[in-house]
Order: sequence, then structure tokens, then C-alpha cells
Amino acid sequence: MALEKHYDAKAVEDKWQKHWIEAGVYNFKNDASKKPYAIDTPPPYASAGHLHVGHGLHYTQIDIVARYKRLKGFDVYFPPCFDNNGLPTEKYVEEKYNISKATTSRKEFRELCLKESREVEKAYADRVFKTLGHSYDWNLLYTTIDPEAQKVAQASFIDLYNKGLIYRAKEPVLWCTYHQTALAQAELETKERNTTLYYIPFKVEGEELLIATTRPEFLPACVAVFVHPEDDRYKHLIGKKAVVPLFNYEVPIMSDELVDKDFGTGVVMVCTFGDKTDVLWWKKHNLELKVILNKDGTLNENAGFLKGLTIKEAKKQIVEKLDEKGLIKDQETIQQSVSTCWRCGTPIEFIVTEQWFVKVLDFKQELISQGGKITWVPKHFFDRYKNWVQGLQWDWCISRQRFYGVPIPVWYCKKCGKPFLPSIEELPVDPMAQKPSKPCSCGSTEFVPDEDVFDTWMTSSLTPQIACKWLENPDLYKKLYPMQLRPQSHDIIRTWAFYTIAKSFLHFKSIPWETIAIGTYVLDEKGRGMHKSKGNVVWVDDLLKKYSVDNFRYWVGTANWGEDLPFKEADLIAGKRFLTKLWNAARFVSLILQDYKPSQSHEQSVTEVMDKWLLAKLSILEKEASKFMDAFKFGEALKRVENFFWHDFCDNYLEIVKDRLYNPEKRGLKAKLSAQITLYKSLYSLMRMLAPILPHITEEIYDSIFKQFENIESIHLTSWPETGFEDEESFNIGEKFVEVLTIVRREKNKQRKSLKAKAKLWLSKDLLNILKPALQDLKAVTNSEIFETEALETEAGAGKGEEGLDVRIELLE
RNA sequence: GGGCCUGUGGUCUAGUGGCUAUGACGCUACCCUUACGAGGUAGAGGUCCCCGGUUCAAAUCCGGGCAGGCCCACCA
Repeated sequence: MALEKHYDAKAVEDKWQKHWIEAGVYNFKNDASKKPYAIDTPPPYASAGHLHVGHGLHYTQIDIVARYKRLKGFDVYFPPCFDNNGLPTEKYVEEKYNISKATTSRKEFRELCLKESREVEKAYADRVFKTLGHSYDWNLLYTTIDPEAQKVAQASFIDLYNKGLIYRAKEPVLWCTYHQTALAQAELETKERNTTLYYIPFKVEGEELLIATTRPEFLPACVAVFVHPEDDRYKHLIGKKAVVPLFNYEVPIMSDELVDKDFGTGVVMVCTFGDKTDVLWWKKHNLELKVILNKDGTLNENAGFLKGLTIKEAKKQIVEKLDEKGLIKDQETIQQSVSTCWRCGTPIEFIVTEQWFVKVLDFKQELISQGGKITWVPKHFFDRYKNWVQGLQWDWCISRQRFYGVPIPVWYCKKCGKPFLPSIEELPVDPMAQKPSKPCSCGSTEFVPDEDVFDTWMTSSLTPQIACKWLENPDLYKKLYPMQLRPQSHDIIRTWAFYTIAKSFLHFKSIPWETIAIGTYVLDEKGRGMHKSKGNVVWVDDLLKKYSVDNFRYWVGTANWGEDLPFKEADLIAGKRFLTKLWNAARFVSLILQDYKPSQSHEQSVTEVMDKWLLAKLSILEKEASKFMDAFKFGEALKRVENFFWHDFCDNYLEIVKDRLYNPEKRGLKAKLSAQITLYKSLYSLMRMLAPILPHITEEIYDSIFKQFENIESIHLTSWPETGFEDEESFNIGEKFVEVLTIVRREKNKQRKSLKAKAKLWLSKDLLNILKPALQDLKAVTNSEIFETEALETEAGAGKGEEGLDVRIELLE
């Protein structure tokens, strides 16, 4: 069937996207004869602001891998998924409905979250996943709030608890006063800011001891003053008492090596808790605990006249008061880096609460060596992982004081206080809504539920278990785990990658996947990150109004994994041209193949040397491209295929065979058939190599030309081409042929003659001998008479010297 | 302060020891060749960030800088 003159991308793409899903083309076959290729798809946050070009790019990169592996004969397991756990969803719901968890019931709140999640998921699925032609198996869809996912997360907790890898402790924890929950180290983001350093005098036996602090509001929480043990200025004060100004109580003066003599005055006040060092010293020196901060970031009665104020207000008031009394001796502006909550940017505080922790500090070495067993793409991201693990300072705090999320499956016995955990068969449970199924070991049946939910990563770290159905289908899980690929972005190596590796190790002493590949990170034109607040976000929907999906995917195909890529709309132009060229070349072939009937004897029917050349070159290309695809270097593969297609196939080969095809009476039907077979084989091969990147146009071309002969329902279910045509001699002749062709074209261009004009082509004896088998094609494509000349004859204006060939052209006017 | 990445024509980019440095976009000239003018052919345009070293030979390896980016870190 001949192709239409014009390629209607929109209609074609819509048609195939619908068909693929309806026909289940990409469904996991669970075919015992095939090796599985399981992909641990990143569950996108189902929030409406997440549809920018970076996501479109990354998910399309993953799809290209899936499609490639499918062609390579793997049984690809590619689940779509959504993450609807966690703080962003809560925050979104709070803002949209103008409610807060303080005034809404847990049940109602969770229902709203769930409802919003479903809506946003649908939009996400339709707008991104389906319209970009991704090849998920929609039967495998999961979301992180599904009962099954909750069950897996709770089962993980129970298993780790039973293994002694989880503990509960009352400790100062990282706390976000906006979200009012504990956080993990991984949820911190460092922010640079300017702040004021105040110099405040403490009284010591009549003397004034000047301390420098950025947090004067913490004066009422001061429990000690520290100096460096070797600091001659203050040595004599160690062991004495200092009086806290305004609040007039005594604190001990102590020493610690960690004090920086050169910062401020070299004297530090320790408060519970102003920062991380305070926590450290508080523990190390067994200091008193003086809590002034509530969970919502306001100060309590211990803060005296600051009671009820927020941290910011308190700071302002206390500075005014100190100033009034002449207690600010000096102040300066300094640059400070503060840890903030990565979701909302609020500086974190330390609050003493009871929380659950997963032990990770004890396993740093093991976790690094587990990371080393995984293939990192690109490999330097392993260094970043290693760096993070080495720098860990806290065990992983997994409990969060939020509503929406997976409940921690624990009750506490009212009588003996012992935690009571359900059995795995009972999961998922909600301790707030249910009671334990049996009494405590002490006999009591009175319990208090744990009201907290898990850190979102507690669930996300189990995506291999959720995706591969750890509890639901153990046989399948056994087959698929460890998975083959985890694609993800580099900013969550410390969270998603780390926690997943940790979980796999703690539960199973296994790695979660064979390969982790870090996707391309899209920047704006000027090389800055895309953020809604900066107004520089490019939306996928907008691009798709102007460019076809395959056009977008071509651009994705040129991106390198693990690298940053500034988005420039001009980069889509090259793809547009390529697609047009592709369609037109295929259209030409479709016209040529209208009377074509393939048969078994085809291998022998490729009789012409230039046909053999093309197939030999194609065979090399197939192996090369495959090698690059295996190494996640899609751009390199694409570039080589494109180069072959454009120059060897279109510019040269198609021109060479036109004479044979259009004028079969001149060269005979055998020569024509040879060209038809070659066109069929080479175009079919090219389509399959391009199919992972350009699934729509290749499917359309396949459907029109090849399907009737191949009898496979979709190009995406065929296999990576292996033409395997080896013919070094023809290859070399063809390469020489192309060199001569280039010289002829250049000469004709110089002489400003149309290619239509008949030329005399003079070839040296040696060259003529080499090209003898291809002479008829050469005559036809150059529209020349060919003559022989002496090898070393030189003439001005001739092609002598070019590429070491001796070609002379004489045009007949 | 520590770790990692990057630096190649106007822009983006390939190349990790070897002839005259790859390609794309843009630019210029010519060509309306029956698949394609969203095309074809040719052309202009580069101190391969800088300095030093290793080598017969360096964009490439080593050392030291400079610039940009990312990650980490207890200067209150």
C-alpha cells in the first residue's frame, strides 16, 4: 500500500496510541522462554504542577529503553504508577479546600487527598503518559496509597522490627514547624541566607563574657556556654557560671574542641535546641533540657515574655528588648547556610519527640558495597551515592505526624507499654480505626494506637516489592526481583535510590536492581532549572500543539542520560526535518514495492554489487547501534542510523537504483528485483532501529508496507534487525563508488551544470577495475559516459588528488 | 571546607593519544534532479578555557590554575 503524500502526524499518533492500549500490545507476556526486563518506573507525584518538559523527557527516555529491550527479545515488565503519598498531596489539599489537619478529621482529610490524587493521576496519565506514546502495561498500574502498597510498607516495618533493625526513641529530631512533622536528613535542603550575628554579654562574677549568636530568641533555652579548651582568653572561666541576660539564671561554662575560636567571640551559647551542634553537645555533655519551642513553631511558657510568639516575632521582640537595655554590644551581617524543609523551605528546628527509626548508621560500609554492585549510568553517580552514605549522621526517622499516608501498624499496651504489631496476614491495618486481634503478652486488652504515618520514602523505597508483587504473587516476584532497571533523576539519589538499596539490603541482603540510570535533567535556555516560580517552565502540552510526539521524542533521543540539557525549541527543528525525510523516503519505497512479491529465494536474488554494499553497511550499523543502545547512548545510536539513512540510503542508494527501477527494460527485471529486495530489507531494518525512539511513524510505515509480509501485528513486537550480510568486497567497492559520486557531484556543481547534462567520466585504469561490477549503476546515477584513462595523467580542473582517486569529468554541452 | 561533573566554530555537540578535529542549527553561493525545496550540492566560520609536564605524537594522559554547575558539610 502506497503511503499518503502528506503525513498527518496528529491523526496517525492518536490512532496508534489508542490501538496499542486497546490491543494490549505492550502487556507483559510472562513468557517462560523469554528473559524478563523489569523496570522500576519512578512514580510521579500526582500533582498538577508536574507536567513540564523535564518530566516528559525523562519518562520518554525510560520508554525508549523499554521499547528497545522489547525488540531485543526481552519480556518487558513496565508498570505505570503514581505516588500520592506524602506531604505535597496534603499541602495541595489544604490549600485547595482551605482546611488544615487541626480542624479536619483524619478520615475526611484522607478522603479528600485520595479524591484529589485520583483526579490528578488521570490528568497526568492522559496528558503525559498516553499522549507521549509510552509503552506501559496498564494492567500493572499501581499507586503508593493502594491497599497493596500499604500492606507492603507495613510488612516491611514488621519484618525489620522482627529483625531488630527498627527502634523507637525519644530524641530531638529534625522538625518542620510548617508541616508539623518529623523529617529525615534526606528531606533537608540547604539554603544560603544573610542573617544578623548579635553580640550579647553574659555576666560571670562581675566580668562580662560576650557571646555571639544568630538566634537571640533562644536565650531562654540556654543551658550552657562553651569555649574552646585551649582558648587563653577564656580558660580561666571554665567551670564557673554565667548569667543569662534578661532571664537571669545561671548556666555552666564548659569547653569543647568543636568550638571555633575565630567565630564571633569564640564563645557559644548552647540552647535546646537551636541547631545541630546544640543537639550534639547536649548529648555529649549530658546537659539540662529546656524546651521553649512548640511543635507549631511558637514559643511556650519557658520562654517567659516571648510565650505565644512565633520564632520570627520572638526574635524581633527580644532584639528590641535587648537593645533597650543596652545588651546588644555589636551586630554584623553574615552569610549563613541553614537546613530547610525541602518541600516548603521552612528552616528546620529540633523538637524532642518519640519517633521510629530504621538503623542505617550501623551499615554504612555494607550499603556502600551494595551500591558498588549496581551498574550506575553514568558511573560517576555512584560517587555521589557513596558520598551521601559516608556523610550520614542520623538513623532514618520513618514516623511522620501527618494524616495522609500509610499508618504505622503499632499499638501500645496501656498496661505494660509494650508495642504490639499485627501479623503480616492482617495487613493493611489502621491502628486508629482497628483494635489488635489478640491481647498483649501481659494479658491486657487495652491499647493505645500509634497515631503517626510513615515517611513517604518508607513506601517509595519498596517500589520493587510493590511493582513486582512481593506479597501478592510470590512466584512472579521471584522471577522479577532483583529488577533490571531503576531510572530516576539525580536529585533523589540520597532518598529514593539510597532507601531502596537500604531496604533491599536490610530485608534480603540483595541489590534491588542490576542497573540504575540517571535521567537527563532539563534546564531552561539559559541553563537554569525550570521552576514555576521563575516562570521559565516549558509545558509538554504547549509543545505538542506545535510538534508531533515523534518530533518531541526525536529530541529526547538526542539527550544523554545523566547530563543536563538546556531546552531550546530550535532543537526540535532537526527532528521535524528528519521525520519529513523519513516519510518521503518510505513513501518512495512504498511506490517501488507496489508490485513486489517476496519469496524464499531472496537471499540469492540480491545480485547487484551496490545492493550488496548497502546491506553489508547496514549490517555493520545494526550492530553498532545496538551497542550504543545497550550503553544507554541513544543519541549516538540515533546519529549513526540517521547518518546512514540520510546519506547512504537517501542521497546515494535511492538515486543509484532509480534507473534500474524506472527503466527495467535497460537492466532487466533481475536488477530491478535485486533493488526491491534491498529496499525492503534496508527500510524495514531502519524502521525497527528507529522504532524505540519514533514509535508512531515507524508503526504507520510498518503497517502500510511490511505488515502484510511479516505477519506480526505491530513493529514493536518484531525484533531488532540482524541483517547479517557480510561481503567485504562489495562493501569496499561501494565505498569507492560513493567517493567517486561525491567528486562527480562537486565537479558538476563547480561547473554549474545540471545533473541532467550528459558528462564524460574519465576513470584511471585501477579505479575502473575496482568499480567494474558497479559500472552500470555509476553511469546511471552520474548520467555519464565512462572512459578509461592512464593512472597518473594530470589535468587542471580534474578531480585528481581528491581522496586519492583519479577521476576526470568532461561535460558535454 | 570536602566530593563530583562540565569547559571544542555564533549556538548546541561527537571525539579520551595518531593523518587536514565530528555533526546539527544558523549563515553564504549555486541547483525548480519525476519520494522529499521542511530538498540537493558546495562554502565561510575553531588560540579544542589557561599554564606547565609526559610522549616521536596531546582536545585526549598527568600536575597546577581559571570559569560554570550539582551534591555534601557542626562555624553557633
